[in-house]
Amino acid sequence: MLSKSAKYALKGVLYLAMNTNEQKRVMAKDISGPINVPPSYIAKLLQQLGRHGVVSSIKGPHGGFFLTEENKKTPLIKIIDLLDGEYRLKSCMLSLKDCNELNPCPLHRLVGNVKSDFIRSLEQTTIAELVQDIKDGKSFLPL
Amino acid sequence: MLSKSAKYALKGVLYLAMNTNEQKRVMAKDISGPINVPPSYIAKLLQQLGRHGVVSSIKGPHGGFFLTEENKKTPLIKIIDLLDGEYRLKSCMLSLKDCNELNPCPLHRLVGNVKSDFIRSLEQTTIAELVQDIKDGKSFLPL
DNA sequence: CATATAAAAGATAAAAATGTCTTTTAATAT
DNA sequence: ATATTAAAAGACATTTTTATCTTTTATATG
Ligand code: FES
Ligand code: FES
Repeated sequence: MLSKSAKYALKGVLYLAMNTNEQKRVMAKDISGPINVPPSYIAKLLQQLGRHGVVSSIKGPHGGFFLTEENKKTPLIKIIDLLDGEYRLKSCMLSLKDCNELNPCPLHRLVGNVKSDFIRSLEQTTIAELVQDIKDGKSFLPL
Repeated sequence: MLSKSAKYALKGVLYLAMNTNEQKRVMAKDISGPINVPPSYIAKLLQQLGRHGVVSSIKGPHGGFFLTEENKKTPLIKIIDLLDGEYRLKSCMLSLKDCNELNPCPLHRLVGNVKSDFIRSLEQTTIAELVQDIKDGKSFLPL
Protein backbone atom coordinates (compact mmCIF):
# COMPACT_ATOMS: atom_id res chain seq x y z
CA MET A 1 0.00 0.00 0.00
CA LEU A 2 2.62 2.48 1.16
CA SER A 3 6.34 1.84 0.69
CA LYS A 4 8.49 1.18 3.73
CA SER A 5 10.09 4.56 3.16
CA ALA A 6 6.74 6.33 3.37
CA LYS A 7 5.75 4.42 6.50
CA TYR A 8 9.09 5.12 8.14
CA ALA A 9 8.83 8.80 7.24
CA LEU A 10 5.31 9.09 8.68
CA LYS A 11 6.43 7.40 11.89
CA GLY A 12 9.44 9.69 12.12
CA VAL A 13 7.42 12.84 11.55
CA LEU A 14 4.80 11.77 14.08
CA TYR A 15 7.52 11.12 16.60
CA LEU A 16 8.99 14.56 16.00
CA ALA A 17 5.55 16.14 16.27
CA MET A 18 5.01 14.54 19.67
CA ASN A 19 8.49 15.02 21.09
CA THR A 20 10.12 18.14 19.69
CA ASN A 21 9.73 21.86 19.10
CA GLU A 22 11.97 24.79 18.11
CA GLN A 23 13.93 24.46 21.35
CA LYS A 24 13.85 20.73 22.01
CA ARG A 25 15.42 18.79 19.15
CA VAL A 26 16.28 15.17 18.67
CA MET A 27 19.05 13.46 16.70
CA ALA A 28 18.40 10.90 13.98
CA LYS A 29 20.08 8.14 15.98
CA ASP A 30 17.76 8.82 18.91
CA ILE A 31 14.61 8.56 16.83
CA SER A 32 15.67 5.25 15.36
CA GLY A 33 14.99 3.16 18.46
CA PRO A 34 11.56 4.50 19.44
CA ILE A 35 10.13 4.24 15.93
CA ASN A 36 11.98 1.02 15.09
CA VAL A 37 13.69 2.17 11.89
CA PRO A 38 17.41 1.78 11.08
CA PRO A 39 19.31 4.93 12.16
CA SER A 40 20.97 5.76 8.86
CA TYR A 41 17.76 5.09 7.01
CA ILE A 42 15.62 7.45 9.05
CA ALA A 43 18.41 10.02 8.79
CA LYS A 44 18.24 9.90 4.99
CA LEU A 45 14.47 10.17 5.01
CA LEU A 46 14.43 13.14 7.38
CA GLN A 47 17.04 14.91 5.26
CA GLN A 48 14.83 14.44 2.22
CA LEU A 49 11.81 15.73 4.13
CA GLY A 50 13.91 18.65 5.36
CA ARG A 51 14.75 19.70 1.82
CA HIS A 52 11.05 20.01 1.15
CA GLY A 53 10.17 21.87 4.30
CA VAL A 54 8.34 19.04 6.03
CA VAL A 55 10.74 18.89 8.95
CA SER A 56 13.28 21.34 10.35
CA SER A 57 16.84 20.68 11.45
CA ILE A 58 19.91 22.36 12.85
CA LYS A 59 23.47 21.09 12.58
CA GLY A 60 26.12 20.88 15.24
CA PRO A 61 26.03 20.60 19.03
CA HIS A 62 22.52 20.49 20.48
CA GLY A 63 21.29 20.32 16.93
CA GLY A 64 18.92 17.74 15.55
CA PHE A 65 15.56 17.41 13.89
CA PHE A 66 12.37 19.08 15.06
CA LEU A 67 8.98 20.30 13.91
CA THR A 68 7.81 23.89 13.99
CA GLU A 69 4.13 24.72 14.32
CA GLU A 70 4.29 25.56 10.64
CA ASN A 71 5.76 22.12 9.86
CA LYS A 72 2.89 20.47 11.69
CA LYS A 73 0.42 21.93 9.23
CA THR A 74 1.79 19.64 6.52
CA PRO A 75 -0.90 17.42 5.00
CA LEU A 76 -0.11 13.71 5.17
CA ILE A 77 -0.29 13.27 1.42
CA LYS A 78 2.77 15.49 1.00
CA ILE A 79 4.95 13.05 2.92
CA ILE A 80 3.61 10.09 0.99
CA ASP A 81 3.92 11.74 -2.41
CA LEU A 82 7.46 12.83 -1.63
CA LEU A 83 8.60 9.29 -0.99
CA ASP A 84 6.37 7.17 -3.18
CA GLY A 85 5.58 9.61 -5.95
CA GLU A 86 2.00 10.51 -6.78
CA TYR A 87 1.69 7.59 -9.13
CA ARG A 88 1.75 4.80 -6.57
CA LEU A 89 -1.37 5.84 -4.69
CA LYS A 90 -3.26 7.81 -7.28
CA SER A 91 -2.91 5.87 -10.52
CA CYS A 92 -5.42 3.44 -11.99
CA MET A 93 -5.56 0.11 -10.17
CA LEU A 94 -4.56 -1.66 -13.37
CA SER A 95 -2.06 1.02 -14.42
CA LEU A 96 -4.03 1.86 -17.53
CA LYS A 97 -2.93 5.14 -19.08
CA ASP A 98 -6.02 6.72 -20.49
CA CYS A 99 -8.58 5.89 -17.88
CA ASN A 100 -10.97 8.16 -16.04
CA GLU A 101 -14.58 8.40 -14.89
CA LEU A 102 -15.80 8.28 -18.48
CA ASN A 103 -13.57 5.41 -19.49
CA PRO A 104 -13.30 3.33 -16.31
CA CYS A 105 -11.39 0.08 -16.14
CA PRO A 106 -13.17 -2.96 -14.65
CA LEU A 107 -11.80 -2.23 -11.17
CA HIS A 108 -12.65 1.46 -11.24
CA ARG A 109 -16.32 1.15 -10.32
CA LEU A 110 -15.35 -1.25 -7.61
CA VAL A 111 -12.67 0.74 -5.86
CA GLY A 112 -12.59 4.15 -7.52
CA ASN A 113 -14.74 5.98 -5.00
CA VAL A 114 -13.19 4.25 -2.06
CA LYS A 115 -9.77 5.19 -3.29
CA SER A 116 -10.57 8.84 -3.85
CA ASP A 117 -12.08 9.13 -0.36
CA PHE A 118 -8.89 7.71 0.97
CA ILE A 119 -6.75 10.18 -0.93
CA ARG A 120 -8.97 13.08 0.06
CA SER A 121 -8.48 12.13 3.71
CA LEU A 122 -4.74 12.18 3.27
CA GLU A 123 -4.93 15.55 1.55
CA GLN A 124 -7.12 17.14 4.19
CA THR A 125 -5.49 15.78 7.31
CA THR A 126 -2.40 17.39 8.80
CA ILE A 127 0.25 16.10 11.16
CA ALA A 128 -1.15 18.45 13.81
CA GLU A 129 -4.56 16.79 13.60
CA LEU A 130 -3.10 13.31 14.08
CA VAL A 131 -1.21 14.58 17.12
CA GLN A 132 -4.44 15.98 18.52
CA ASP A 133 -6.11 12.58 18.10
CA ILE A 134 -3.30 10.94 20.02
CA LYS A 135 -3.51 13.53 22.80
CA ASP A 136 -7.29 13.03 22.95
CA GLY A 137 -6.75 9.30 23.39
CA LYS A 138 -8.46 8.56 20.08
CA SER A 139 -5.45 6.81 18.65
CA PHE A 140 -2.24 5.31 19.93
CA LEU A 141 1.34 5.37 18.96
CA PRO A 142 3.25 2.25 19.97
CA LEU A 143 5.58 2.73 17.04
CA MET B 1 -1.08 -0.04 -4.26
CA LEU B 2 -0.95 -3.36 -6.10
CA SER B 3 2.33 -4.82 -7.34
CA LYS B 4 2.97 -4.99 -11.05
CA SER B 5 2.64 -8.77 -10.80
CA ALA B 6 -0.85 -8.47 -9.33
CA LYS B 7 -1.91 -5.95 -11.97
CA TYR B 8 -0.51 -8.09 -14.76
CA ALA B 9 -2.24 -11.15 -13.37
CA LEU B 10 -5.59 -9.38 -13.14
CA LYS B 11 -5.26 -8.14 -16.70
CA GLY B 12 -4.33 -11.62 -17.89
CA VAL B 13 -7.22 -13.26 -16.12
CA LEU B 14 -9.68 -10.68 -17.42
CA TYR B 15 -8.38 -11.24 -20.92
CA LEU B 16 -8.85 -14.98 -20.55
CA ALA B 17 -12.33 -14.46 -19.14
CA MET B 18 -13.33 -12.41 -22.16
CA ASN B 19 -11.62 -14.47 -24.85
CA THR B 20 -11.46 -18.12 -23.87
CA ASN B 21 -13.44 -21.13 -22.73
CA GLU B 22 -12.88 -24.89 -22.39
CA GLN B 23 -12.66 -25.23 -26.17
CA LYS B 24 -11.04 -21.97 -27.19
CA ARG B 25 -7.63 -21.55 -25.57
CA VAL B 26 -4.89 -19.02 -25.96
CA MET B 27 -1.13 -19.28 -25.60
CA ALA B 28 0.89 -17.12 -23.21
CA LYS B 29 2.72 -15.43 -26.06
CA ASP B 30 -0.59 -14.41 -27.62
CA ILE B 31 -1.89 -12.79 -24.45
CA SER B 32 1.25 -10.76 -24.02
CA GLY B 33 0.53 -8.23 -26.77
CA PRO B 34 -3.11 -7.42 -26.04
CA ILE B 35 -2.54 -6.90 -22.30
CA ASN B 36 0.85 -5.27 -22.75
CA VAL B 37 2.87 -7.54 -20.45
CA PRO B 38 6.17 -9.27 -21.35
CA PRO B 39 5.46 -12.79 -22.71
CA SER B 40 7.65 -14.78 -20.33
CA TYR B 41 6.40 -12.75 -17.41
CA ILE B 42 2.71 -13.37 -18.04
CA ALA B 43 3.55 -17.03 -18.66
CA LYS B 44 5.08 -17.31 -15.19
CA LEU B 45 2.15 -15.56 -13.58
CA LEU B 46 -0.43 -17.74 -15.31
CA GLN B 47 1.46 -20.86 -14.29
CA GLN B 48 1.37 -19.71 -10.69
CA LEU B 49 -2.35 -18.96 -10.96
CA GLY B 50 -2.87 -22.36 -12.57
CA ARG B 51 -1.30 -24.15 -9.61
CA HIS B 52 -3.91 -22.53 -7.40
CA GLY B 53 -6.89 -23.24 -9.62
CA VAL B 54 -7.48 -19.68 -10.76
CA VAL B 55 -6.85 -20.46 -14.43
CA SER B 56 -6.85 -23.68 -16.44
CA SER B 57 -4.34 -24.86 -19.01
CA ILE B 58 -3.54 -27.69 -21.38
CA LYS B 59 -0.13 -28.52 -22.80
CA GLY B 60 0.79 -29.42 -26.35
CA PRO B 61 -0.70 -28.62 -29.75
CA HIS B 62 -3.86 -26.50 -29.55
CA GLY B 63 -3.18 -26.17 -25.87
CA GLY B 64 -2.98 -22.94 -23.95
CA PHE B 65 -4.59 -21.11 -21.08
CA PHE B 66 -8.32 -20.69 -20.55
CA LEU B 67 -10.98 -20.09 -17.94
CA THR B 68 -13.76 -22.48 -17.06
CA GLU B 69 -17.07 -21.20 -15.68
CA GLU B 70 -15.82 -22.47 -12.36
CA ASN B 71 -12.60 -20.44 -12.71
CA LYS B 72 -14.63 -17.31 -13.35
CA LYS B 73 -16.18 -17.57 -9.89
CA THR B 74 -12.82 -16.69 -8.34
CA PRO B 75 -13.01 -13.61 -6.14
CA LEU B 76 -10.53 -10.87 -7.09
CA ILE B 77 -8.87 -10.89 -3.71
CA LYS B 78 -7.59 -14.41 -4.35
CA ILE B 79 -5.53 -13.26 -7.30
CA ILE B 80 -4.13 -10.30 -5.39
CA ASP B 81 -3.32 -12.28 -2.27
CA LEU B 82 -1.61 -14.97 -4.32
CA LEU B 83 0.81 -12.50 -5.83
CA ASP B 84 1.21 -9.83 -3.19
CA GLY B 85 0.53 -11.83 -0.06
CA GLU B 86 -2.23 -10.83 2.31
CA TYR B 87 0.07 -8.51 4.20
CA ARG B 88 0.48 -5.86 1.51
CA LEU B 89 -3.15 -4.86 1.29
CA LYS B 90 -4.49 -5.87 4.67
CA SER B 91 -1.84 -4.84 7.18
CA CYS B 92 -1.78 -1.65 9.23
CA MET B 93 -0.89 1.46 7.22
CA LEU B 94 2.13 2.02 9.44
CA SER B 95 2.99 -1.68 9.67
CA LEU B 96 2.44 -1.75 13.40
CA LYS B 97 2.16 -5.29 14.72
CA ASP B 98 -0.35 -5.18 17.51
CA CYS B 99 -2.92 -2.81 16.15
CA ASN B 100 -6.66 -3.22 15.83
CA GLU B 101 -9.92 -1.37 16.33
CA LEU B 102 -9.23 -1.11 20.05
CA ASN B 103 -5.66 0.00 19.65
CA PRO B 104 -5.70 2.03 16.42
CA CYS B 105 -2.66 3.80 15.04
CA PRO B 106 -3.01 7.48 14.06
CA LEU B 107 -3.86 6.61 10.46
CA HIS B 108 -6.38 3.93 11.36
CA ARG B 109 -9.31 6.24 12.06
CA LEU B 110 -8.50 8.08 8.90
CA VAL B 111 -8.33 5.22 6.46
CA GLY B 112 -9.38 2.12 8.37
CA ASN B 113 -13.00 2.01 7.22
CA VAL B 114 -12.17 3.03 3.70
CA LYS B 115 -9.61 0.29 3.49
CA SER B 116 -11.88 -2.42 4.81
CA ASP B 117 -14.65 -1.42 2.36
CA PHE B 118 -12.10 -1.75 -0.38
CA ILE B 119 -11.01 -5.18 0.74
CA ARG B 120 -14.58 -6.33 1.17
CA SER B 121 -15.28 -5.34 -2.43
CA LEU B 122 -12.36 -7.39 -3.62
CA GLU B 123 -13.53 -10.35 -1.56
CA GLN B 124 -17.10 -10.20 -2.80
CA THR B 125 -16.52 -9.51 -6.47
CA THR B 126 -15.70 -12.30 -8.90
CA ILE B 127 -14.08 -12.31 -12.31
CA ALA B 128 -17.46 -13.20 -13.80
CA GLU B 129 -19.01 -10.04 -12.37
CA LEU B 130 -16.33 -7.83 -13.87
CA VAL B 131 -16.87 -9.49 -17.22
CA GLN B 132 -20.59 -8.80 -16.93
CA ASP B 133 -19.86 -5.11 -16.30
CA ILE B 134 -17.74 -4.96 -19.43
CA LYS B 135 -20.43 -6.70 -21.47
CA ASP B 136 -23.01 -4.26 -20.08
CA GLY B 137 -20.82 -1.35 -21.19
CA LYS B 138 -20.33 -0.24 -17.59
CA SER B 139 -16.55 -0.54 -17.80
CA PHE B 140 -13.95 -0.79 -20.51
CA LEU B 141 -10.91 -2.84 -21.14
CA PRO B 142 -8.29 -1.11 -23.26
CA LEU B 143 -5.58 -3.14 -21.57
C1' DC C 1 40.60 30.10 16.52
C1' DA C 2 40.34 25.17 17.56
C1' DT C 3 37.52 21.44 18.63
C1' DA C 4 33.51 18.74 19.02
C1' DT C 5 29.01 17.85 17.41
C1' DA C 6 25.40 16.60 14.29
C1' DA C 7 23.12 17.10 9.81
C1' DA C 8 24.00 16.88 4.59
C1' DA C 9 25.69 14.60 0.93
C1' DG C 10 27.58 10.92 -1.49
C1' DA C 11 29.18 6.18 -2.21
C1' DT C 12 28.47 1.42 -1.53
C1' DA C 13 26.05 -2.94 -0.26
C1' DA C 14 22.22 -6.15 0.31
C1' DA C 15 17.66 -7.62 -0.68
C1' DA C 16 13.48 -7.81 -3.27
C1' DA C 17 10.87 -7.21 -7.43
C1' DT C 18 10.79 -7.46 -12.23
C1' DG C 19 12.07 -9.46 -16.47
C1' DT C 20 14.39 -13.04 -19.65
C1' DC C 21 16.13 -17.37 -21.16
C1' DT C 22 16.83 -22.50 -21.24
C1' DT C 23 15.49 -27.13 -20.18
C1' DT C 24 11.95 -30.46 -19.05
C1' DT C 25 7.35 -32.51 -19.21
C1' DA C 26 2.89 -33.49 -21.13
C1' DA C 27 -0.35 -33.57 -24.88
C1' DT C 28 -1.39 -33.88 -29.83
C1' DA C 29 -1.03 -35.22 -34.51
C1' DT C 30 1.27 -37.64 -38.14
C1' DA D 1 6.39 -44.73 -32.31
C1' DT D 2 8.00 -40.15 -33.65
C1' DA D 3 7.93 -35.39 -34.15
C1' DT D 4 5.82 -31.23 -32.87
C1' DT D 5 3.61 -28.20 -29.84
C1' DA D 6 2.99 -25.52 -25.70
C1' DA D 7 2.91 -25.30 -20.67
C1' DA D 8 5.90 -26.23 -16.39
C1' DA D 9 9.90 -25.61 -14.11
C1' DG D 10 14.17 -23.77 -13.18
C1' DA D 11 18.17 -20.83 -13.89
C1' DC D 12 19.78 -16.35 -14.76
C1' DA D 13 19.87 -11.15 -15.47
C1' DT D 14 18.32 -6.50 -14.54
C1' DT D 15 16.22 -2.92 -11.94
C1' DT D 16 14.34 -0.90 -7.91
C1' DT D 17 14.00 -0.63 -3.08
C1' DT D 18 15.99 -0.92 1.20
C1' DA D 19 19.93 -0.40 4.12
C1' DT D 20 24.66 0.94 5.53
C1' DC D 21 28.91 3.40 5.53
C1' DT D 22 32.08 7.37 4.67
C1' DT D 23 33.14 12.12 3.79
C1' DT D 24 31.83 16.93 3.90
C1' DT D 25 29.59 21.07 5.73
C1' DA D 26 27.49 23.93 9.20
C1' DT D 27 26.95 25.24 14.11
C1' DA D 28 28.01 25.75 18.88
C1' DT D 29 31.29 25.99 22.64
C1' DG D 30 35.57 26.78 25.10
S1 FES E 1 -9.81 3.42 -14.56
FE1 FES E 1 -8.63 1.90 -13.47
S2 FES E 1 -8.97 2.44 -11.38
FE2 FES E 1 -9.95 4.08 -12.48
S1 FES F 1 -3.89 0.33 13.38
FE1 FES F 1 -2.69 1.15 11.71
S2 FES F 1 -4.09 1.15 10.07
FE2 FES F 1 -5.22 0.15 11.65
